[in-house]
Amino acid sequence: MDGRTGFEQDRDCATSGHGQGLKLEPCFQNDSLLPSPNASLISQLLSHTMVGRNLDPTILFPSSQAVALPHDYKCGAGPGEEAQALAFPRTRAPAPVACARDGDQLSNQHPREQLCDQHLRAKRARVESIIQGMSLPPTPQAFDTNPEAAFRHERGGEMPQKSKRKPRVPQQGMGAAGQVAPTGGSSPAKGCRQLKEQLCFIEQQLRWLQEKFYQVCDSEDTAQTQEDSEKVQPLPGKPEDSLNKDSATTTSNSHKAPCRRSVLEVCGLEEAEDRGDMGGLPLAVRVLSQALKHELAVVTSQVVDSVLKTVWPKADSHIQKEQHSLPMLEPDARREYSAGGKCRKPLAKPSPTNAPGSLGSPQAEVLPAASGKSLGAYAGSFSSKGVRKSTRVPSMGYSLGSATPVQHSQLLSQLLGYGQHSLWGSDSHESPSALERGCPEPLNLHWGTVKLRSSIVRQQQHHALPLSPANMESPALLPAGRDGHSELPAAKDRAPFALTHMQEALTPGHLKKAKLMFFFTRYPSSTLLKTYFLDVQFSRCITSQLIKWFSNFREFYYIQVEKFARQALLEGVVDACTLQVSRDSELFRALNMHYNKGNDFEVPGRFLEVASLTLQEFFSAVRAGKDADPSWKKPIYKIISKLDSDIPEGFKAAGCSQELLHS
DNA sequence: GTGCTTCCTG
DNA sequence: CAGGAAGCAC
Repeated sequence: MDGRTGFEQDRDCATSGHGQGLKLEPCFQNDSLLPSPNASLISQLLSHTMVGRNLDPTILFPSSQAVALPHDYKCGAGPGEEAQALAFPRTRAPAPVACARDGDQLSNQHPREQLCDQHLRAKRARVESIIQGMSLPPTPQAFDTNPEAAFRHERGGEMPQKSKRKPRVPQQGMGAAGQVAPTGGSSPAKGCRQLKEQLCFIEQQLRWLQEKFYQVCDSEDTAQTQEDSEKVQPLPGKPEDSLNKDSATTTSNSHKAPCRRSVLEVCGLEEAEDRGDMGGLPLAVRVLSQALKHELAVVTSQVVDSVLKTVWPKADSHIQKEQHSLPMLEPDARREYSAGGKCRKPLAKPSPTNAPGSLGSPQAEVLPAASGKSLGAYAGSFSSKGVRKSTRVPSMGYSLGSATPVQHSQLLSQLLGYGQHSLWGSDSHESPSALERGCPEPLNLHWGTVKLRSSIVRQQQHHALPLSPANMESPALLPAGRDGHSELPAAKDRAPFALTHMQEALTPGHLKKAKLMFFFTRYPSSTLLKTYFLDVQFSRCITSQLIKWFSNFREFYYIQVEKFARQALLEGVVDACTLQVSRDSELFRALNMHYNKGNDFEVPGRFLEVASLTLQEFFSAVRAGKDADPSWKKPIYKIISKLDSDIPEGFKAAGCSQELLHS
């Protein structure tokens, strides 16, 4: 796993109670040194087998965890106690018993058989605990036992800190949670990698179980000798030491190699048993081994399924189809998605796989965007911000809750086709005028494919004449947007462009208008925006989107200016004042291409001045080495924020957005 | 708490 | 360009 994922997960876990911190999933407050509860279960099981055995519990743990223990580790009190508490938190309580140097007293106080029976019962209980733990769904912490994750977490300071923000308080708890958590960025490849890692981890656990099981067997055989001699085994620093080196001195070493091999195959206890290796074990142990084998096999299968389900929803849906189980999405979930979509502007481009022609399965038709972003992401996002409105029907056809699946498909086909041929895509090579001259073939093809739309739609399509951007932008394009009343199309007939009524969603025209406004103002207030987008029904969502647009504009702007400032520095420019942005300069062309793609708007000279000043400020700051400061841009931002100028009144005109698309 | 902003990511 | 996280100011 890359470090970034872990870091991001850590960050998620470390909110300072602000905003989304409330929705945090389990964020263990115990520190990063602690293995997960699952690891503790294993440790409990394994450490319990050590009662009275005088064996070092460290051998029960993968090397990376055992590293946390000092080499002079001593059971109970002593310098190693702290390390022990950290490495084996869940065994802290039983540790005094398990590690007691005078544990032999137990053997002395009780008959051997009774002690053995207690051990077996305890082991059974622990194995059940393991199985329960492994049966849990692959929640983040469920696989946090990954030794590498634990170790990586210990080295939190080495995590790449790409963030330029203030150093955060070291995050703790989640560890490698991101390895399994169904993050939005999950891809099949990533999911497969996670699955592979988890299988490796399971295999490792099996290996450990096997090792310890046979160690117990060996101990059973040799317990008498060990107890008689009362010799303390040397405490190895690593489990491998105890297993590979120390075992060479034990009496049972000769049996281990074949047994391990068999266990790695299928928990190999049965095979070992058949060979008589376990002949000396009590019946309970054999029963335990059988139960363990069975449960581990089942759990492994469950884990595979659950992981696939988590990281590969499509695969899961196929599995579920095959199994005739419940549909992937509950109706409520669908409504959630639909309502959430309200706040999404109709500019979003569909992923290629969501093209109308590729909508194969019913699920895909109903939820075309689900493949791009998980449903959970939508639901969580919108519900957490409280902007979800289930009753209001948005204008741009995103309210699909009341439509039939066929209607969903039709409306989405419209939206998808609309988005695909949006003029404002960054990779679009078509100028508005090119679109205006005639109907681009793709558009015609698209509209031709949408044949099953309602009569309302057909009527509107009929009146939506040249498929010009203005028509595309008009709410008339998406008739079902309102509430499907029959008088609506008639109204549209009279006023095809519907300039007079408020739109509930931002359109490409609004986006272009905002971009042009950026030439005048870089930091518009929400109040100002409301006065210049009079044809928009403002809501918190709309406002946020507009503000976000300008934030994105600024981001691009500053990145470009900084790039050219650094370039000028490299080119040997000495005097910052010589840096002037003209209409011929590369910087201007880059900016103009972004905000005024069709070059159909004359950029105000004031913007050139602002850009020049910005360039000079960046140049001076970089030259002075201020960019070493994480917040070195803030002073520049402050300067530029004061250079906003008035926006021409023409931008307030109703229909301005539409007209801009014609220009 | 909310709004606005930057930073980061996809 | 959108979404989210986080910081900051009110």
